[in-house]
Amino acid sequence: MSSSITLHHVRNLCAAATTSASSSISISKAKAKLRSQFDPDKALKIYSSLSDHYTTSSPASSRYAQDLTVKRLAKSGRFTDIETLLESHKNDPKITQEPYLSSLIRSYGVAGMFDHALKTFNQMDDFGTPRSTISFNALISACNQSKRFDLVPQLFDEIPQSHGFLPDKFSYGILVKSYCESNSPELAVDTLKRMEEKGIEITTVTFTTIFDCLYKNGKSDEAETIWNEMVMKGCLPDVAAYNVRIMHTHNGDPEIVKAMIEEIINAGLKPDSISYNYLVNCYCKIGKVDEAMKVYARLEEYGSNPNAATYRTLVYYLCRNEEFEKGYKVFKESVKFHKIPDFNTLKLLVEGLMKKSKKKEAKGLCRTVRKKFPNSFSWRKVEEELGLAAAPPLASGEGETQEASR
DNA sequence: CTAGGGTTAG
Repeated sequence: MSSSITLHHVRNLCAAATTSASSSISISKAKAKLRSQFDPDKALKIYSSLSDHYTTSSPASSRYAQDLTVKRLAKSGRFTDIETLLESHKNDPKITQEPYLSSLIRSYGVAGMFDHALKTFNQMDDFGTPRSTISFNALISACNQSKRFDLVPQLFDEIPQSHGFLPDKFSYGILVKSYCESNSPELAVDTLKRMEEKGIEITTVTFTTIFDCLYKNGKSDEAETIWNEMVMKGCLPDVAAYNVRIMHTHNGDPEIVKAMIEEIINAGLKPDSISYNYLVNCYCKIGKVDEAMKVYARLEEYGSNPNAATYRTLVYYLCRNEEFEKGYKVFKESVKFHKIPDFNTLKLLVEGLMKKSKKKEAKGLCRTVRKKFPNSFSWRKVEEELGLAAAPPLASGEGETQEASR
């Protein structure tokens, strides 16, 4: 392995971030850990322990792990660390492979660091990396991610022409998205005509981008026109397309959501957790938490899984209903699947449990939550106010050691 | 080997 300065820096960064030596772990394990790890230092540690497997594991997985790590770092404003991490990858021999380099461009986009994305794109000549739509699409996608929507049409006109390749259906999809994001649905619709003229396939994804944008801009009739156009062209809606339609048309009525879920099933597709969450949400909001719980109980039978939002919604409304024991049961399930609700919902639950003298349950909850917010003084305060502060007060790094050992 | 849908309470 190369021992360049930048790699060395990354290693130091990782070492400083951890209390124990990092060990190699599998990519699927790393992904699961990264999803639930909101501490950027720990995310970096997990990611670095997996870098050794970068070559042997699937590129899609490592890209996902890289994006998650970068997202965590970006959220904490650690842009220098992102730069160190991503720049170190430029010493990899794979940098001459366009997909590998493109993943760096994409990651800079995820971090909102468009200037670095562009710099990386321009460095391709130095690295001797061949150019095609792959890196171009990564670049304009990074543009969208960094909210530089105006730049996309400009780059779209300049880059393919000057480098001698043609934009593909993905490039056009990203262009359409940029128009939608700058609230110019009419320019997005115009692009469809342009695509037809050039014989570029208009996919379900592109249609979905547009009618979502039309709905968001209050143009429901036009959105439905685009939906019909999509179907007429034999371009079949998928679950994501249906979910967009559910989102903009349910109007708080669970019966509408149910009907559309039926429609998805009748179309031979399987509704996903997003589809069912609309149903759970609608029931909760009109005060029918028991109906929401019935949907939750049958999710497995439907071939779907609850996600973090499902748990949060259910626990929140069960608490509002003063059904704290049921809330605790749902909370336990959320723990089992590493999808525990947010701070405020947990606070509501633990306070309710104490109000109902369910001290054992309250303590159990605290044990778990301390692991999620190991150094949170606000959670400690919640525990203290309820007389549940079992652990000794946080001394020099003690909380973190405890957390890491579990 | 890329682009689209939600993060839902107050």
